[in-house]
Amino acid sequence: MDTRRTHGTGPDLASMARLLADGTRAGFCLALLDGRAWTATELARHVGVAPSTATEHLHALVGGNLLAEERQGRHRYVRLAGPHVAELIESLAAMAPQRAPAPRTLSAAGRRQALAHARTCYDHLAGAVGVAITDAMIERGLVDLEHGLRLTAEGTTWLGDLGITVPTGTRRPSVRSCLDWTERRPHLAGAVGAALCRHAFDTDWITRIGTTRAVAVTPTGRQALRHHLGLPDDILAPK
Amino acid sequence: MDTRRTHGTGPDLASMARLLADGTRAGFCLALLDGRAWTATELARHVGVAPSTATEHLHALVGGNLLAEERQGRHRYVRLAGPHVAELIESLAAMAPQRAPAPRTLSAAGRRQALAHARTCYDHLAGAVGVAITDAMIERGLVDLEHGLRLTAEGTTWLGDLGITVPTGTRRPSVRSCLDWTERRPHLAGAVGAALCRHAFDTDWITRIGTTRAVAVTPTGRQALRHHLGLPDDILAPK
DNA sequence: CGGTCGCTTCGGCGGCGGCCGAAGTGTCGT
DNA sequence: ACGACACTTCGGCCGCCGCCGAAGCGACCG
Repeated sequence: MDTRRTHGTGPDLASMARLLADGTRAGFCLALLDGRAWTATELARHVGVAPSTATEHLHALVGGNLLAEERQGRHRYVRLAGPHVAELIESLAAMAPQRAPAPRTLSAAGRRQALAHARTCYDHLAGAVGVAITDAMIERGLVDLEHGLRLTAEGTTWLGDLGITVPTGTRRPSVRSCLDWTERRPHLAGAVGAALCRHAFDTDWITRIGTTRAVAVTPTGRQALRHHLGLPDDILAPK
Repeated sequence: MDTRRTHGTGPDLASMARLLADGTRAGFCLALLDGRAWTATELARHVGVAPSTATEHLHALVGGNLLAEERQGRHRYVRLAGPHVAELIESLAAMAPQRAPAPRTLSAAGRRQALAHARTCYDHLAGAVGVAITDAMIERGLVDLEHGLRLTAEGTTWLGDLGITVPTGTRRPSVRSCLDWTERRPHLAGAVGAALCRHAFDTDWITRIGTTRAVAVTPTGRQALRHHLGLPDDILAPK
């Protein structure tokens, strides 16, 4: 190997970046941003490569500790190795140029619109709805961004009223700002963002649209979000 | 271009990652992490490529908005395009494997040791000293990490006593955690981290060692850090 | 006003790496 | 036990991209 040029010391930045520098591997990671585990062939079909090609890419990604794998019978499930990977991909995506939209078909345009409206971003909510929730929480003093985003005392009790206890003492920051790549505005992530999203699924405020990252706000959810955060219905309606 | 495979929508993650996926470009970025502006030939010499090669790489990095350039006479100065780029590179470096240390020469080993001890990381302090300062600030209640890292009221007045006013209302988080790649532990970054580092240079607590990222704590600095943060001398001594 | 220096452009070379298809291994159903 | 299926390995092809040296351009210096 050419060790002459890669002089001396420091982290091997390039080898890590190279893992994301391929369209196919990047497509895998973007898909896995939904926080769920995918099988190898699902990913292969999703980006349109042969299964053998997918295997090689997954080897690289798992070997680089970007993905975690779990074998079940004849299936190989992979998911992002952790929140830190999701955050890395998000910050990379936030400063990447948007790709040519080119939604040729009607269904593709609709799919894109559904994603822009409300979707999961790893383990929390994003899209217009995610941003609106965050804005409302700031406006009501549940979080503030005076010195970086943080949860206020009011926010803690507000979450408690919903039955969400704030995890404390963990290494993961309880609240973190995540830059949305459709809205280009920050929204609530971190442990609290994840807990809130989980709660929204559990209490049927939102449901997944098919098997995609897109979610829909249910009538129950509309009422709850109006009641708890004063969100107007027109933001929550899917069109 | 092959637009068949790069289906549809979303950010072009791969094109952004590709900018950092080359050893030479990564070397440029790691060098620029010192926060200063370098000329094209300085960078070329630093990583050991021909000037013409450096030109091409710089074109790519500037075009991708990772670097900002400034022309002065026959010189082309480049620097990181902003804190967000530094943060991206840091988070990438934090999860990248350490490269084979292989410090063949004595001077290389010494250089590495100096970097591990105290250095600038874009615009704030890192290394053992940077981590120690952060730890002491946490211990003294100047910052807390209850719900993410944040500055306390005591911290604000402490900074005020040093003559540092906390920038407020800016988009940049005033305090942020940055993961050190030698210590593998978080240390103080963000606007406050930058202001503190600047203050340390201005009041001669620290000085640069030659033209590298490494810094040395002066006798003045040792006394000040003992007085203000209770840091013991043995942490601050360079060996 | 010539010489030097920093940077740029261009052509050509070489290697790395992503792609596939064919063949092999293990697991699950029937 | 047998086929179907998910995944893996291997060989070979091809295109991209990073590298350099030669030559050109503009800025600075005597």
